[in-house]
Amino acid sequence: MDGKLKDQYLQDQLPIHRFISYRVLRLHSKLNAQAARILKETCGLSLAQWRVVAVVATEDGITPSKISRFSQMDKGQLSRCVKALVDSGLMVTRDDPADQRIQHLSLTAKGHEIHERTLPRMLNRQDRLLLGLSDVEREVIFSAFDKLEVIADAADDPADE
Amino acid sequence: MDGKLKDQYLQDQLPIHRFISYRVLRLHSKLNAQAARILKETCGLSLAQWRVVAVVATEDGITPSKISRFSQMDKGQLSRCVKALVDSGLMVTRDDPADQRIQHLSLTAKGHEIHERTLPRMLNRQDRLLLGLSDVEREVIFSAFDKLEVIADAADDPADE
DNA sequence: CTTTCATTGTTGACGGATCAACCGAGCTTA
DNA sequence: TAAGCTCGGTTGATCCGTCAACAATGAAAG
Repeated sequence: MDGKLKDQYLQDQLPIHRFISYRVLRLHSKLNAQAARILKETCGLSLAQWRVVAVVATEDGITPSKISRFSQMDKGQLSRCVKALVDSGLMVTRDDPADQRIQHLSLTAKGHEIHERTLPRMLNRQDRLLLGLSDVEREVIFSAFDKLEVIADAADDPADE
Repeated sequence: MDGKLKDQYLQDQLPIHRFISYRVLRLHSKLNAQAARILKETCGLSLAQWRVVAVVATEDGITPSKISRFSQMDKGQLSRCVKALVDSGLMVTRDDPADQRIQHLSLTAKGHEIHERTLPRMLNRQDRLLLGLSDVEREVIFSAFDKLEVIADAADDPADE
């Protein structure tokens, strides 16, 4: 008789609730919102900007194209991230002596400071997420992600069998 | 010595690769792109529009607010989806006799036709995703999603301990 | 040397998601 | 009935991610 409760049953029974891509979408938007909340409080960076900072912090001198290649971030998005980070004084670009197309990225002192201040909170969050899972879930989830990514990248077979 | 290969090692070793939210982001964008590809070929709907069609097909007469409540879709996004679907003749709205705020949604004949044409391809895709996983992975992944969603919704503890 | 092609990074355009302000309708309480 | 509240839905602003076009540079092939 309760409307809200009935909606809950509905949620569990609707076929959509077992759709992987729907569940991934929901999880993604929640994780995203949580990370954005933390970053806003801590350093004011967007999630994409934070990822660039984190990568450059562990691989000093890396180039945007390498970041784009292994992290599958969009070139354009990356370019804008770098621009914003340089403008706010967290990052500097250094030209390559041998190839004028290439930029090498490094954090400034301010960039390192912000990275070191922010990383613990992000690791803490990561730990909370992982500790919330059982051992099996923690083991399995990454391999499942790998497999799903491969399938999602594969061509969609046009025939229905 | 090979640049591409070295990038691959880099990908696996960087800490970011084990970050859950990063992996969910990547998986999400791939699943999204795949679904958008299929929908574009099949019926020209956006993913959000397709979800609304799928829900209304199984729950005729459902209202936007109910959809929003259980699927956690944004009210505004839903309103625009419904408008687009009505404009293209796939859906009709029916007023509630007792409460003039409420709209009940139903598919038109054309809407049902498109739903029945599209659903098999989407289910096929879903099957391919699930069959790519091992039994354990398939069992575990949904419970892991549930737990992660709860943690992501929880307040972020401000203290670093 | 010159032509052609691949790579690096920048930019503009577009669609999608999110947030907040808002309106109209119903309910509640005095 | 009037005041204040909640609820359903619409709209606009803004941000983010994606895609395509482009300029500049370098490498390869003739």
